[in-house]
Amino acid sequence: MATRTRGRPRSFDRETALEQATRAFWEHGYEATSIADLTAAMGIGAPSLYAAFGDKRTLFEEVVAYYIEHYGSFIRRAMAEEPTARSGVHRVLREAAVEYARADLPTGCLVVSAVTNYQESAHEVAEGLRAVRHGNVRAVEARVAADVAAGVLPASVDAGALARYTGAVIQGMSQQARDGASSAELAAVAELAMGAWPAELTGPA
Amino acid sequence: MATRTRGRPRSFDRETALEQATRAFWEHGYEATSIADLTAAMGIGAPSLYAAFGDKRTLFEEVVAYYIEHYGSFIRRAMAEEPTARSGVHRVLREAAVEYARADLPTGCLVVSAVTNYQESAHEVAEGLRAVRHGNVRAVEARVAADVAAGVLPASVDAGALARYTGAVIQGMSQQARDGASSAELAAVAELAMGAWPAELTGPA
DNA sequence: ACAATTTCCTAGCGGTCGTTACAGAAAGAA
DNA sequence: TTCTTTCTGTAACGACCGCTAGGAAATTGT
Repeated sequence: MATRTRGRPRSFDRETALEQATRAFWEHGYEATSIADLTAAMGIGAPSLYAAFGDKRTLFEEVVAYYIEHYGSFIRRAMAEEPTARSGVHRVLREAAVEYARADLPTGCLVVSAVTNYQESAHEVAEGLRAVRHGNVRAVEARVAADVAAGVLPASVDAGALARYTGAVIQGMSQQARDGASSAELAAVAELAMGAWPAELTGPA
Repeated sequence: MATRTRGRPRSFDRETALEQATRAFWEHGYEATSIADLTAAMGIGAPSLYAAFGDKRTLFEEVVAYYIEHYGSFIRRAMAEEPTARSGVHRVLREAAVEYARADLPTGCLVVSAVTNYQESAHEVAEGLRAVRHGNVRAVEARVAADVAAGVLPASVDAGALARYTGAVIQGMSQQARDGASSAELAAVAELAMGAWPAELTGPA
């Protein structure tokens, strides 16, 4: 590995540049972040950007993957490590309250807010993020349905509605963060939101 | 009134044009709606638009007022007509489920979604909408605090947190609507969301 | 040293942005 | 009619958009 290639070596670290691009898109969204904004944030010229990342849309898709991997991983981890849908979602909301209002990073969630308004040319980019959000809701729905089937949650629970409610709360927390809400305020929202969740059946001892 | 003025009469109805502009901004947001989009939607030329409404930002501010008056009035009405904070918010959420997913209008709420991402030049426009959202949350907070003071809601209720939670749910419902959720799906979210609200104290009858 | 290869910088492409100057058209006032 | 006033359509302004051609610079292979 790391075989030296021929030709002039790249003068910047690709992953560092990707990280800077992620923060730019995260803060201002897809359309409002221009190539000039990106080259300034990444510290490289436009031709270098296009050579290393392709066009703006391709770069953004890579940014989304990078964001999910590096900044959205707490969701996957919480759902994987917690035993039930309820405890998993509870932890996701608690951690989102912290992550969405960190002082050293852009606020809110890139997947939620980066492509809310767009022109026709960005339609497919918007659909991509929509698909990610939809997939997250469906994943929660599957976890809820599994708990219902296992008798952990009452049979009266509507898994789809509960999952969509959870998605709406996360999107709302993201926008509250972008509107300036603190981590403490978001944590209070998260705890309140869990009040809508049905209690788990402790089982027949 | 209706005194005929001198000069060539306007060839379009100002309020109709404002309605069309409202729908354009509602659907695509502030930045993604170009003057060309507006003139096409309004059926007038650019100079007529500028003469009748001022620049893009001024037009948008008038659109926001028009939207609140004509499409956001259900919120004010519900809070004014319902006796308690809880019943008022419950009705707002129920009606929002219908209003945010109407087939004959753009989905979601203009105040929530029209200026989520923006460039520096639109900073003040974004602040304007933020102020509207903040004012709505504060209004709910005041209603909750009043009910706590009147003994309708338990003293343990955090009025600020409950109001912010309600705002987050509305913003989440708006974005769910923009992601394609139906009125029925939003109504289910609304009912679930009310599960987080404390029950009212029926009083020592 | 010299060729081959890859990246970097400058400069500019065509297109769209918000906005406006200008001249012609349509009304009331004299 | 003629003047004044206001609106309308054409056409264009400078600025920025995403993107790229072309040549200089920096490295490896021979």
